[in-house]
Amino acid sequence: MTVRVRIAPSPTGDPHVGTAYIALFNYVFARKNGGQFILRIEDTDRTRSTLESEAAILRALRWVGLEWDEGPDKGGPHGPYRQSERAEIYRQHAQMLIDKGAAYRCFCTAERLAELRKRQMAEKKNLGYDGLCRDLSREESDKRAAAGEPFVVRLAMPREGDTVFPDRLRGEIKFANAGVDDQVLLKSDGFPTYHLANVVDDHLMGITHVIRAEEWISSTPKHVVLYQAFGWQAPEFVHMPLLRNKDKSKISKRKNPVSLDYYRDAGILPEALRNFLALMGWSIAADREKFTLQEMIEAFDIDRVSTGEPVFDLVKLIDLNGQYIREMSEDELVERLLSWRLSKESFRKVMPLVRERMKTLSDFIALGDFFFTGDLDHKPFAAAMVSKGRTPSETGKILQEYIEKVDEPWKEARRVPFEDKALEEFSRTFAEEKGWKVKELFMALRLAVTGKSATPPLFATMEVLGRELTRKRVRDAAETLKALPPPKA
RNA sequence: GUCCCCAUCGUCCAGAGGUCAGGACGCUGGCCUUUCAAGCCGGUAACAGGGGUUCGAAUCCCCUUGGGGACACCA
Repeated sequence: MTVRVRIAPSPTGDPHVGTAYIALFNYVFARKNGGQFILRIEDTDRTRSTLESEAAILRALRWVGLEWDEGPDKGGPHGPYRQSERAEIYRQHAQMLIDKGAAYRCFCTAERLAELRKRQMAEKKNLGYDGLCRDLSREESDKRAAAGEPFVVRLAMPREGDTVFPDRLRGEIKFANAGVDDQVLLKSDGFPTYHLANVVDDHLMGITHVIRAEEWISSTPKHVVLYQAFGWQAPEFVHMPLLRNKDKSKISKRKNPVSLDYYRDAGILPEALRNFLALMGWSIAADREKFTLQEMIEAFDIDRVSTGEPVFDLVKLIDLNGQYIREMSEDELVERLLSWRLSKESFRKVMPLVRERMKTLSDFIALGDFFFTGDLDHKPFAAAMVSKGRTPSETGKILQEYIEKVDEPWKEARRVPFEDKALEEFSRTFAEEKGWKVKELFMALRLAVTGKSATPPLFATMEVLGRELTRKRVRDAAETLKALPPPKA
């Protein structure tokens, strides 16, 4: 049987470094074994999935150099590769499960479930569905469904016994069935949840090895029970360790730049990022850490992946990146710089912003240097970000809140578009809501983003700089401010 | 809280019963150098604790502790 693996991102946000991490190991495993690497888009959450996000993920995965053999944009023998286009398949499979008695319709309202949950919390009981609709007769269930009453389909999890499955890296993992919830498989909008879609697709697409993050271990028994109910052979499971923040918690936007676009914009080379990601759980040799993708494929052994809890450390990534830069040819470096941000297109974007302030051509660089740098060191001018009457810590707090809000749903349930006018409108409203003078907030922001107090118009600048670099700079500024001693009274 | 996973320098990774516990980043001392990097040489620093098993445990087993993840009509 030929090895087939997949990466199955959900297009609900920025292309995540964790996606690249898991994709890398899947890719290498496939190549090592002469198998296929499939890209499948898990967009069954219709309220959060967007095409923009999907496109960004595809672009970013290609940027790190992990090309897939089958996927939504290039097709393949097992398509479609976008789950939203496979809704009918899942519906049929849910029906099969109902017919086999392995799943049942649940007519409980959101209100009842909320109340149930509240009661369980109050009584400190285990959370989970109480199985009310599980005992409905088939006749009644059919009748209510036919009458148009909304329902979901739930997995009828066995109530006794254990579900045991082998994990390639961890050995046998055992769960008592009694502790596993009757998971929703098909939502009331007719779309499947991850659990159903993932099992059905992995089977239909001939996936032999599921290499995914550790966070999925606790829902694996549900998947195993589904494979059994369908009478299918389950794939082999390989749960990779989770990337961590410095404090060992699961890597997150709040504590780490998590978007692949950040790394690209900050000047990290894709081969260095790949290499670094590979180091998170695998090594080519005891005394060696720099290697190419090809070398990794040749030497890779999935059983030698470590199960520790790797902390994603920017400092080491940057060092590795420097090694790559120093070792490439001069011509190659020039090409890289040109295709990075020293391009005609990016000069074209920056130029209108600095042109009015230019008196000589050489002013271009002096006036716009911050468009071409990565992170900023805010310490030297941190005090300047603090307006009269404000404290460093409250300035830090407002900046942090600001940059977090920029990423949250705003108008039309979308986050603030990273575009001049939208940013300005949002920012003015934000300042007003927080009781800050526009001037106070904008100057703090200006210094945070550019490191200067005299710059081109702020929001146009942010637009050109881009969301990722801007977010990191504002966040770093906030950190610096918070670490500042309070002003003497 | 319940269930599950994990545990070697501050961080990443070596170590597959017998090693002075190794490499890298960081930090640090020195050399080189007009400076800063880079480079080179050196230093710092770890087997969480307790029980077993064994002639012998970082390596195997158990317990404790610690950390993490999951407990949605999100993935």
